[in-house]
Amino acid sequence: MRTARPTGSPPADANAAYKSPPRADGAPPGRPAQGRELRAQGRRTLRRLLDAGLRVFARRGYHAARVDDIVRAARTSHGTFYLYFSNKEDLLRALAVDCAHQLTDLAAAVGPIGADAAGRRELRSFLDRFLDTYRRYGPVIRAWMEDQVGDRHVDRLGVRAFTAIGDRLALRMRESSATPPAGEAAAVGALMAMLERFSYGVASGRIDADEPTMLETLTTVVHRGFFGAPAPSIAG
Amino acid sequence: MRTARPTGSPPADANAAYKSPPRADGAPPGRPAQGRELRAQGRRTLRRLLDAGLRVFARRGYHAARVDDIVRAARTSHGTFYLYFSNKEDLLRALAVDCAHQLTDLAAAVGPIGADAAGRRELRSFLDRFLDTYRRYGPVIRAWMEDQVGDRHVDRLGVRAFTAIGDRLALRMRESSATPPAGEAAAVGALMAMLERFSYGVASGRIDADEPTMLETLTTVVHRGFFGAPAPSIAG
Amino acid sequence: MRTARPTGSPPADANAAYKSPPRADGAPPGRPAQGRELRAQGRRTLRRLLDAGLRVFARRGYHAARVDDIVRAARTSHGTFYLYFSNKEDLLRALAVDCAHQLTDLAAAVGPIGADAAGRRELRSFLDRFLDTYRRYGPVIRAWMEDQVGDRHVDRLGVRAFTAIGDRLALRMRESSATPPAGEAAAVGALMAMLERFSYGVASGRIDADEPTMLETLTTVVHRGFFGAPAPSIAG
Amino acid sequence: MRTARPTGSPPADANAAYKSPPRADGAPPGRPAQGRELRAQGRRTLRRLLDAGLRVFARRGYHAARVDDIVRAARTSHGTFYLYFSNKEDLLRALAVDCAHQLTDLAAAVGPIGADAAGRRELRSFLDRFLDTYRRYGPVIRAWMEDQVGDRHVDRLGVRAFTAIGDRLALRMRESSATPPAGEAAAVGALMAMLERFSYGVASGRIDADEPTMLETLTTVVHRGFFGAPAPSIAG
DNA sequence: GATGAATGAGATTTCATTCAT
DNA sequence: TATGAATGAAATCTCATTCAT
Repeated sequence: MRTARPTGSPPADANAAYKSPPRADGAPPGRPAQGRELRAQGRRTLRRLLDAGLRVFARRGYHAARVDDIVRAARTSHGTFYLYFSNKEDLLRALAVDCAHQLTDLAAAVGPIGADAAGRRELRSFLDRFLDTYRRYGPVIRAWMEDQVGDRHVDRLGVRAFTAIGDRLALRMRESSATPPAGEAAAVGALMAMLERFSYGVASGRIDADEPTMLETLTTVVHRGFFGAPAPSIAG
Repeated sequence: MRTARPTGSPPADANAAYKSPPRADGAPPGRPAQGRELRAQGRRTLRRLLDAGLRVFARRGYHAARVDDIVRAARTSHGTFYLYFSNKEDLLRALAVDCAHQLTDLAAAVGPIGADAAGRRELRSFLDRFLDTYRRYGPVIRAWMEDQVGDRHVDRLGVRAFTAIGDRLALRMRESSATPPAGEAAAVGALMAMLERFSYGVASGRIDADEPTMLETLTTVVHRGFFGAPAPSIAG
Repeated sequence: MRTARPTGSPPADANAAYKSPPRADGAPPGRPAQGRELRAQGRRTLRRLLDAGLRVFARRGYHAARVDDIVRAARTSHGTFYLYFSNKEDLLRALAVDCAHQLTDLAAAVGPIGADAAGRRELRSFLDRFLDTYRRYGPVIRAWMEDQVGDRHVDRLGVRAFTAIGDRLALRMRESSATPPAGEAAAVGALMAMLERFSYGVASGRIDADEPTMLETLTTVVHRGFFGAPAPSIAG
Repeated sequence: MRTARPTGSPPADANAAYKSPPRADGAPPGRPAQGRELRAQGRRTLRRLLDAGLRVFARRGYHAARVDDIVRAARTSHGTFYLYFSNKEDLLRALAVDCAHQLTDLAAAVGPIGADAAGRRELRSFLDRFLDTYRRYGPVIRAWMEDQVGDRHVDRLGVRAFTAIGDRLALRMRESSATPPAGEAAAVGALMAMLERFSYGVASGRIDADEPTMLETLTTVVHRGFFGAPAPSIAG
């Protein structure tokens, strides 16, 4: 159940937090891999390449990853790569589409997050799933967040996915009445920033704590910071 | 009179005749600003290059930045660049040293952050200064956080600087008793993650909100999430 | 209920949050012919490059030779060169391996060189073969002798090959009892010096005499100087 | 006392052994340093540069030596270097002139070298002085012998100096009647080759033996090989 | 479908030489 | 005289992409 919003600032602006940075270019899109009907072998190769891409992007970052690395990781050849993708960015695009789906689904599934224990559970579940998604698609999300994407189309996918999540969280925050509406965009920005980079820290091994503790802590902090959960008793 | 020697194994130093000559190479090519005492003109050029580096890194990101871009931005020549730095990484190192200083100083200046209004002021002041530092040294901090740094030395500078801040904030959090000690590492990680990425969002224009609102919101969120500031009354 | 902790020294792993991520880089760029299984075409190109290298090194000398020259001589592209060798030195290394083999074989084949006519024949045959080897691998031998090699591994190959020949000749000299043992190292040094530089002179066209005369003369001089062959009768 | 030459082959060809290799270029000569009258300070700087050149050329070889190395070794600046020499080759030229003088003087001083003890003494004395000259001017001689000189003028200086010595030694060999006239050019070539490279070996530390032994051995070998000194008695 | 080989545009780096003070 | 600073031509090296089999 959603309570009426006290003030009237337009929620349409909430996603301003995830807009792409001012850019000025325009890369041409790719060519192959589109209309091709793949047989079993082809599908296997495609999968190998996608997985390899994810692994190599994770290790080196999208920009620094060389097609050669990917091809080697997939145990195939340069020629084959360009049979499936028109270029490196095209591979990123394919991964980005998957990732965007996941994130959009995730967004849609976020239920109300009240200041109480039930809200906490909902939040925790969301964070857990976000972390899982990051563990797989981290490199793509990083590419979006670190602004490594040249292609407009790919970039837009990211903006849209993050807007979906951001809008949803904004809605939940609004319901919890914890943040003044004026700061909504900033709050959403801060929350998404923490989510993304914290996940990166965890996925990359920079932040190492045992999984449950880490998740508990994150949940607590977010719950208190953004959703009005009460601070520990002063005696605490 | 010489007696004939049996044709046995060759004397150990017969081959002394063909040993490689003793090398005495000296410094390998690439001798940057270190030993050189700079005069006014040199200092000016050095500064131009450092500033240009910061600007170009900010615009393109460290990895994608070309020495050529930097040189053009500094209105000097390729040759000149290599007179002051042995390569792009060396320039980053120079900037990193400065940045590390700033951050370390910043860390030292963080006073106690209680859950009350005084604590909030202290926190806000810290965040404000952090944002300022980020506005200048963002590219360096990004390079650290996005793990774009190959050089061990530079990397370590970053780790140290962030450890300094993180430790200090951990101390302040402990004083405020808001987070359970078990989750301290994770909490610090989350806080730093948010700080860095939020600052990036602001500095890059991804997050746009007017400065005061943005700062207020960030302060509120952090104060509540990490330092035990009370949630707004349910009446909101 | 949590008791307040005194604000003491920070726990040892608070900074665990900021450690650099574990790197797993793999092979640095520059992966030449080693691991690659070459097919017919590849082997042909490799051969073309090796031959071109030998030719260009011969013409210009190792140090002054440009990769560009070699590539042009092999009628291929820059990129292709670096597909087979990681740099000029790597090409030299490949040639050096071949050359070292030749020289070692040559060394092993040197039979006893007495002061008599049979010894002279043996010596002449050795010199002839050495000259032949020099005609092909001269540039490599020069690079060794003129100390143009930076790479330790390549250098060692040369030292070893020359030691092999030097030791063998030392043995033959000892058998002939023509030189006092104390001077053996110096004698071997002198002989190798003459061999190498004379061959260079011949191969480069600096010394021009018809082949048989030249070989006869060299044989005579070495036979008398190092292996006890009698001087011409005073009537000469 | 010189005996009449038995056969009639033209001595004019003897120097064919030291001709420059077939070349096809034409470098422009230098500019400054010619007409300048130097005061005490200038003379000192000039000397420092010449000495530094010799040292650096010795360490790195002429080709690989950078003006920067020389300038640093001379504790002066780039600007100053070009005040005294029009370019690197010009410095080599200056050194070459000195060296050529030394060698020409040395050549003129070579007395008759018979097969007897007196001849041996003369030979030894010559070799000793040659080695001394090499110790100082080795880099220049190397540059000549290793064909590193681009400038025609400098090259010619070397050819002339070596021809002087070669011709003189040819004359002494002819007197000793040890080598058949047909092989004279080759013999001279071989002798000069050995001299030069052996000296390089000694000066560079490749050949290390104590000075007297080394000199004795070299003398013996040359005396026997080129000047008809008798081999050791067969009983030897 | 798949592959090894080849390419060349573009980035980095070096260094002899010139310039301004 | 002397110098630090600057330059740019030339060399090295990388890597996404295309080609031929």
